[in-house]
Amino acid sequence: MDKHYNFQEIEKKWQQKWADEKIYQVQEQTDKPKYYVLEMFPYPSGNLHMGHVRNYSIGDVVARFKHMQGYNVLHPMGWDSFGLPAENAAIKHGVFPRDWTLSNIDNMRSQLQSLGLSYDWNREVATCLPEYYKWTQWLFLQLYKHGLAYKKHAAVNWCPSCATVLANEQVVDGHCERCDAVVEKKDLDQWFFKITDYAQRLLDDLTKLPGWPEKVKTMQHNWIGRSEGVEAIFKTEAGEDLPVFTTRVDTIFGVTYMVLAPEHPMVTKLTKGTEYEQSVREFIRKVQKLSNIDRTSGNLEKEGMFIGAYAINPVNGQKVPIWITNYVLMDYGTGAVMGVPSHDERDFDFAHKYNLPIIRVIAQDEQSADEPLTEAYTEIGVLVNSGQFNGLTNKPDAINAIAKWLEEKGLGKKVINYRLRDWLISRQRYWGAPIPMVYCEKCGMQPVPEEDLPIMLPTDVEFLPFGESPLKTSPSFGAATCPCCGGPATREMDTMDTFMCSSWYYMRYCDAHNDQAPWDKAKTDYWLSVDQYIGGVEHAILHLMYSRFFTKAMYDFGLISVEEPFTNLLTQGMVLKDGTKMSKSLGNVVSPEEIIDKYGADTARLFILFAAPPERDLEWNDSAVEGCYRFLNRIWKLVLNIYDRTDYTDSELTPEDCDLRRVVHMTLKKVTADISERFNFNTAISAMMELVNAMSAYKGNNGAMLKDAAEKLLIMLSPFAPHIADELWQLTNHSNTVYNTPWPAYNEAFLQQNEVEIAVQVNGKLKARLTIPTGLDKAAAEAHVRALPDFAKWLGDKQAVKVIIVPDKLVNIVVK
RNA sequence: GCGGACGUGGCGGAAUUGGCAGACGCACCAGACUUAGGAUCUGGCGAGCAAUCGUGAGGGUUCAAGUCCCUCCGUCCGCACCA
Repeated sequence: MDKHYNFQEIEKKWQQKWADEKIYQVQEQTDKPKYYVLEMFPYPSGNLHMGHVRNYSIGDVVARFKHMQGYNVLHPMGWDSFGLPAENAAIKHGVFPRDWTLSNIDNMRSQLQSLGLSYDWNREVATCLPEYYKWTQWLFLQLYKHGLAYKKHAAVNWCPSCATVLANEQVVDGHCERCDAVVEKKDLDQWFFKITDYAQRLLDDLTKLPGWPEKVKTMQHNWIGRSEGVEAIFKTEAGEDLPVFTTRVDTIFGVTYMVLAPEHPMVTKLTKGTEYEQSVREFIRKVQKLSNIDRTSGNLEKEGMFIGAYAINPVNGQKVPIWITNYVLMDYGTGAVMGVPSHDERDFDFAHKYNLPIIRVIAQDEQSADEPLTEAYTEIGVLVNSGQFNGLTNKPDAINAIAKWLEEKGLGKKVINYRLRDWLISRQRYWGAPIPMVYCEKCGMQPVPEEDLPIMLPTDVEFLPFGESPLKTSPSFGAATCPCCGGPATREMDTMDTFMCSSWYYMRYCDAHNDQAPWDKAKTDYWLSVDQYIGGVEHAILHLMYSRFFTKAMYDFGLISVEEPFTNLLTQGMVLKDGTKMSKSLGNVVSPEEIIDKYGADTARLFILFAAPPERDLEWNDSAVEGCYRFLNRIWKLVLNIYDRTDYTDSELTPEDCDLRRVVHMTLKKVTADISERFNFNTAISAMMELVNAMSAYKGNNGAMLKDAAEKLLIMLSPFAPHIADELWQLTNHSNTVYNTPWPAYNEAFLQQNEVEIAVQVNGKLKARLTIPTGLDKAAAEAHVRALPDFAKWLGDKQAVKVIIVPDKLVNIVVK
């Protein structure tokens, strides 16, 4: 027998065996509770990084543990495999996106397999394959049929250097994420999903997610940005409606000007043919130029100009000048804002700069109505200079009263605004799922019939660095037949945002090879929701919000039976080196392959789980990795020695035997709790280290006791380091794999000790430690302490006025 | 500016319900074994000669505070003219 811990051989052997015996494949089973563990699937960049290793190691511990606890565990893996990098590789190196992507997948799959993860590879999906994107397109059609997908003209982010459209999330502070060029706006016809229809439900249902981190829920809450207010209809002098949205309708008598977003359609209308036309046009051009970076940055100097027109205030008929500014956004509210300098800080600054009048309409009391303001008054107060509403408390009385009055007169209404915008899903790219729509000259826009799916990506395309979708270079793709009249039609040339593909993959895993439907409802009914989802916090809003929206829409269509996709969410921290994120440019990247080659997957997994709790950032440390390697080597030798020894004399249990047994069961208790209740794998591992220390230090001679300890150690170790656990399991005369061994329960009776060490304190300061029999009552414990030789010394000339006793923990003498 | 998280030895971290601060590991030191040690094993390891002092700083509550309350400082993250 080779007694050396040859991890390379062992890991290869067991990975092969697990795959051959298909031990990780699962079916629906009614006699067991199900448990769905999912880690966010990766983009197949070609190489695994430490962040992946961390993500998947965490998931694997949970999956293996739950399986051993008797759950029917679904633990799948796949590839988020559409996306821009494949297209860039095509432009740069002339490789076809599909070939590039599939070879990356092959490479990353074998890297993942070298980690020994318990995936059911039979359910593997790749979003870029027609078997998958057929159903992405089918789901698009369902959304379209239910009125949740629509097309409109919109301004999108355009990177002139990459010559392509960028998703919002690829724009960082107004710059292109990849090349750092300043992103421009470009007007294009775009497809949107009406996620705003679900704004309220997405917000409300956050309260139904106690298993999500508060941080993520707060971020989504802010992103949705619910705001209750009033839409008040101002009018132009010509009598046209000019509605504004305000949360402060109580200040409407203080309006001294109105501001429009430069893009507001009324601006050109109101200035056409006037002396202002030219200068307004220049102002708009200037604002739009810096709109991307500065307009949303917060430090922007407020600028504006009068456009020569006036608006009529609905509450008092007053005529106020209309301005345009760089700080009003077209896509929030109505793109028009009432200016109340007396009670809004921004308006106050603006009015100051341009000498606009300031009228106070809220004051601490009615007597101070005309006190001059040196800054905007934003506190609670009573209304003044507000006609019939004078004297009302502004919030909520005046707001309600004025809203009601406006509503009765048909001059406004209460509305709820959301910051959340509809989800722009079209991309002028090749490597995505084609949007299944055609355009007929006679019948207009038509959805592709479901039986014609998938609309396949053509291969006769050219990848040129010009920005137009490569799909447009395909001679075969564009021509289609109108499903309505049978006449000639052209295809939609845009593809879908890859976030669409990742919004439903967790449903597809339930029935990955179904070619009749995206999934069989009976199967999603069995598996969904995902019980534990694990991934990076960078998806806190985008992917996680889109998936929630998708789940709700699918629920409404009757396709699934759950309204939330992920019951519990764990957001793992980053893997750092030298205090910063690993990156090629900093040269501080540690490659998983390198570590696996040098120490093995078990060591890599163990280190990454031991170095920090999962939610926190983790600092990579080469010598701490060696420490984990040493730990596995110690176990290797310890366990084999236990089984090699022949000099055992199994007799009555000695106190030493009981001590060891106690440590075993304490460890079992702690490891079980740390995995299932807290996901604190670091403390679970340190508990196992303590057990190994105790086993090494054990001087007794009870073979049964030691073998039981070794057995339980291997079981507990197996979710963390499955290869070495299985190898030792086999070498110690066990059949099968630890994976199919039930997780043992600890025995409460074995945790009992005869004696405990308690703390002896005087006024809360530790004076001594004392060993006494367990379970002593308070009086007896106190007697032990009073009998201590130093007791009189601690008291000095003072009196013991009180004794606090925490049984089996401490005795605290309060002296005065 | 607003919101959130965090701050503990030389380092990563532990202390789960207010009850012995520093578990476990790394690094370091000493010893054993050894031709050798960057292997392995054993022991030590917050500061201080000590009494004592020690969880970012200051205050408070309590018999008792890393943990609860108040004020402040620092680091990180998210949002940032949202009317």
